[in-house]
Amino acid sequence: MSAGSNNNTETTTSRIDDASVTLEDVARLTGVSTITVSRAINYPEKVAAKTLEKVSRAIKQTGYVPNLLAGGLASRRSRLIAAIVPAINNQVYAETVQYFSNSLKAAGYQVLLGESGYPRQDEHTQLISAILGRRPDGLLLTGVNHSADCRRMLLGAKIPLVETWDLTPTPLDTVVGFSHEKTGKAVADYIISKGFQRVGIVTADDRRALVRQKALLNRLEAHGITGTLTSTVAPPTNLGLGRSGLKQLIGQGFHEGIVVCSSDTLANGVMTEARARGISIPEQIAVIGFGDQSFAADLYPALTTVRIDRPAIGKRAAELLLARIDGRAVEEPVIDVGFEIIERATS
Amino acid sequence: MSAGSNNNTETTTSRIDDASVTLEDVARLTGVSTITVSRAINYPEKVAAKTLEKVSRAIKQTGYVPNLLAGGLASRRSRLIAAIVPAINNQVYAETVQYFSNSLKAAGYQVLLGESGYPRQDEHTQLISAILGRRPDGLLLTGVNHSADCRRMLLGAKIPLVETWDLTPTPLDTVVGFSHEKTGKAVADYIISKGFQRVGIVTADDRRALVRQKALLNRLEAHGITGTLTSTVAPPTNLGLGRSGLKQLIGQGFHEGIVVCSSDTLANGVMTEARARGISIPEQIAVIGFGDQSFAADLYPALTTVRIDRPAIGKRAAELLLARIDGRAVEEPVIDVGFEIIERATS
DNA sequence: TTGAAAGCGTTACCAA
DNA sequence: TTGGTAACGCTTTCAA
Repeated sequence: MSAGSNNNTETTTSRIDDASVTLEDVARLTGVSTITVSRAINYPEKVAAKTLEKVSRAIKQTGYVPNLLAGGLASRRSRLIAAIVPAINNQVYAETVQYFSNSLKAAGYQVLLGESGYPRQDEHTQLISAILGRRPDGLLLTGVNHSADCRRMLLGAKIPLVETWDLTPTPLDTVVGFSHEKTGKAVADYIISKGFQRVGIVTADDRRALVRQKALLNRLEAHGITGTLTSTVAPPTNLGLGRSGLKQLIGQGFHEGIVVCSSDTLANGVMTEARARGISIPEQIAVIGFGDQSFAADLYPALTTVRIDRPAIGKRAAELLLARIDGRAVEEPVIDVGFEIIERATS
Repeated sequence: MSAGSNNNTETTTSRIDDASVTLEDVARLTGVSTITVSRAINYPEKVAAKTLEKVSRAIKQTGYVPNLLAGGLASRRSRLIAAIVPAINNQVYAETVQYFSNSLKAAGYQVLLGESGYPRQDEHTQLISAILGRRPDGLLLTGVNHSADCRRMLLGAKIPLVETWDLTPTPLDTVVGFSHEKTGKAVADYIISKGFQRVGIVTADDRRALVRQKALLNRLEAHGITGTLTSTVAPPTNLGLGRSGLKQLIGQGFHEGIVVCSSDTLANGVMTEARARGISIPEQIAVIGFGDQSFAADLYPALTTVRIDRPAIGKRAAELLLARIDGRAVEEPVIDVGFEIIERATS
């Protein structure tokens, strides 16, 4: 191995500074039983002050680190909560996880992160299996669309579940998110109210993004706005894809109006391309993004966007899970955090 | 609980679709011993084809998911590798973790992520303790500076360690990174070679960033370039901090030359502010970033930067750990992945 | 307030 | 190729 040799000589004497210090070692050193040490750690209020102090000293002296594998096995509580997101790399999900993680840390839980990528199905059964093997006490999912196999596995685990970033009347367990269809319609209404006649779309080929764009198109057409051009790009999105998206729209004849993007990243790419071409924003081409990513406004003050309350999603998902784990009643298993169109100088 | 009731009725009959399917259930259903099922899963080549098939069927039928907590406890191998980074949110670390994680997935390991934030010491003992409690088979650290307490704990765990994003001749175990001092000097040489006379610095108040800027300043002064102005901002950095950084430099009298930034994010902020003020880039003010973040070049083609090979850091860190875990000899425990100055139209 | 004994679900070790 | 038995390090349950 590394970092020191690992020879377990069979000395039963104090193994100070040894890697495999156990509860028993601490107990022996303290002169109490193992269960007392366990209590001192997990329920200090149930142990006499004097004992507690002696135990603490022994723990410090030996450098004891409780084995959570053993603890989890014995108690059937791993104190681990898993989160499956499409990409850690994606600012938007990273932030949700961060709030989620912080809310759980306070309650003594660690988060095990799983990356699903952007596959056809929203998760891989293999990933779910690997995660469930760790026996998490709860699980956060991104999206509400799961294959039959995945549903079966998730339900079979019999642990609290929370689906996020979308909404459904029939969640696996609980859900906290918003309606993608509603955001699509709201963006359409915004466009109509501003009097735009020509609309372009640059969207990621992502299930939820496509739902938004479809709702947008339907409503636009219902209001007589037709001929909307669309450029679809493969996730994960980046600025370059936004630039090429606008290029493509322009190639198709788009030269004025408003461009709707499925993420602020794409929107920034579109604006960068527009600027490079000397197109004035928002006068000639206005742009509306999605997500309200932190960097977006600093870069292009003229970017209107759909704000999603990521802290709320993370925090409320954590709350739901914790309530379920503690066996507390959950008043409402379906939480709509809504959204908000943030208008910035689209004149 | 949720997602189905959890009443363990004491029927010893097949518990198909029950949450707590164990190796024993599968064994009973197959008509073999538990250890045979265990082998079928972990060492399929050591089991007769017929047995294997029967076991597979039983596993499928019961929806058995191996309990990795129990497995880890018994085998003393958790198949978990931990990574401690300052912030998941930071593109640069997220990417490193992604490559690290993918390299390990192939070997059957999962990554447990820990966020240290940007504290005085590079990690918290509490975080390390929580992580070591899961008994990871290896651990990735960001940076090489650890408090005495942290060093003690890390070494005490007696597991393979890899420090990253920096270099030291005396690693805790292994290290893969680059010299921040050298990058500082290299940037100074670049500036000198380009003939810049006035230099501004916008840097995060981060240990490694400060090492770079100090090396930069020393070399600049050694070459007669003095009066360098510095604006220091608190991490995590964002575009807004970059903008205010340039504002501050300008307030101090900086109006032409080159601005050195401790991250591409800051650099983009500086360039955005410059553009907003009608300052031409790179003619009036050139900018040099750090990290070579993917979005940087798309946004401002004129941004010169220091490229850090994040895939290499992630992959090689994974390789080192896997070698150590397997007991393979590691030819060189100190890996310098170097860096490269990417010049983009700084004329 | 403390302790003894019996697991938790798996794998290591040694036999057959 | 398969199995019995004894851990792994902790917590639960019941008793004192």
